[in-house]
Amino acid sequence: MSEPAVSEVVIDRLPLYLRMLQFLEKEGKQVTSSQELAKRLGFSSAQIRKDLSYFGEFGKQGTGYNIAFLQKQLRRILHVDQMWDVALIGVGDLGHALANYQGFLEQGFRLVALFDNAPTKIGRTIGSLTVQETTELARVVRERKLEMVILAVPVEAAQKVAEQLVELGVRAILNYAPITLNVPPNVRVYYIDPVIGLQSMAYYLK
Amino acid sequence: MSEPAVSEVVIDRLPLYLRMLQFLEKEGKQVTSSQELAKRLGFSSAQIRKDLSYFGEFGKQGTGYNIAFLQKQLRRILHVDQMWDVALIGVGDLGHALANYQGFLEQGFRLVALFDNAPTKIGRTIGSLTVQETTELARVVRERKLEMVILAVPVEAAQKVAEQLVELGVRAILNYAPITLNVPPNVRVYYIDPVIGLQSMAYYLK
DNA sequence: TAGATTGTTAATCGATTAACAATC
DNA sequence: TAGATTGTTAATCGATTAACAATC
Repeated sequence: MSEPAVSEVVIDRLPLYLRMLQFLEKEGKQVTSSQELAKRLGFSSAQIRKDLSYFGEFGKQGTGYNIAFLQKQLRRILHVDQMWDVALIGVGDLGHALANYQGFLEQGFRLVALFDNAPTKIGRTIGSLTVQETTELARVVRERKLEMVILAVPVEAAQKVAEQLVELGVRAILNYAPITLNVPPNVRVYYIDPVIGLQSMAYYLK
Repeated sequence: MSEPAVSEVVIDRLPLYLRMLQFLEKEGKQVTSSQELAKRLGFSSAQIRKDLSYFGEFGKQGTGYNIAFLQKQLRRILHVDQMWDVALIGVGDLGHALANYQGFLEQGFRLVALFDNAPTKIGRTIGSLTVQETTELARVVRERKLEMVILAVPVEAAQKVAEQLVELGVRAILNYAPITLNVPPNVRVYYIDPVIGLQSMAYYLK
């Protein structure tokens, strides 16, 4: 019962649907519709129905979607109905903030190891985790079979570390360093760069 | 001499081109080609030439693009050939990291004001800036005519603050809160949410 | 000149939307 | 039943790419 091949733009919207469902649930709603989701998310209702239809029939004509049920389905589809262990590499200001962020755990991701190569940081504790030397990285990734890593190292180090991660079999990198990483196509990279965002918005100003 | 209407997907790639040009320049290169950029960025060379062609003719047949010149053109197109003043709202761990980030200034964005409503944070200094009460927000945004804001407040507060910003005439919001903001279409929002990234990558694992 | 690479056109490919039968 | 909303099809819209004349 494997899922069909669905385009990346569709997959990228599913987490937004999931997040909105959680939001509506907190508002006390039990049922929603493609129209409501569309209005709240700024999409068209047809797009939402079509996106969902790639994976099954989750609604009822006339009434819409049961929020709890659709959440469950989306979690299953996205593989976040399980807990993913994640390593965080680079514990500067940003890494520190990420290490303290509670939102990961609630959404299916557990930070299980922190790494940095600065002697002043190694051994320090953030939350329940102790910062380890990057020389320990290979051992930990292998032992814990980590497949996802958050990269928050300085830009000069990012490509090198990424190569090491690829070597170790890591398959998904959440990259905060402002650089396009060169990795094989079977390794996914999601880029987070505030400057890119500000620059593309600046185009529309003036 | 106003620019033509160009699709958003094109605009979103321009900052990546700019960043890669800076990178190549640091490597000591003076000239590049659509092929080289394509290979490094993972796009097709045709796409890069087409994207640039919406704005002018910046290359030379046979030789390619002068890196310094193309950078200059891209900065002009994106309106980052000037310095944009930006306010940062919310100085928790993440806001603190952003306030200390040097990358903004290098790329055309200057943080000029920090806001938070927690009494323990107000008055504290980060870099050269002092954290102000959010009651000061309206005055500062108006006085300095701020059009761009970075939002790093807790998710519960984000929509309310966004509405205030819209009211004040802010036209671009870099939003770190994990929520789809409801703002008028003339206000741009760029979303940064690590969980969304991890969830969409998780789909491809297993 | 020979080789390389641009800018652009036309074709292809893919994503979005309008519309509606099915049905709750 | 009447009203509402789904799931899906076909049409539309838009983005990407292949190919090549122009030309450095």
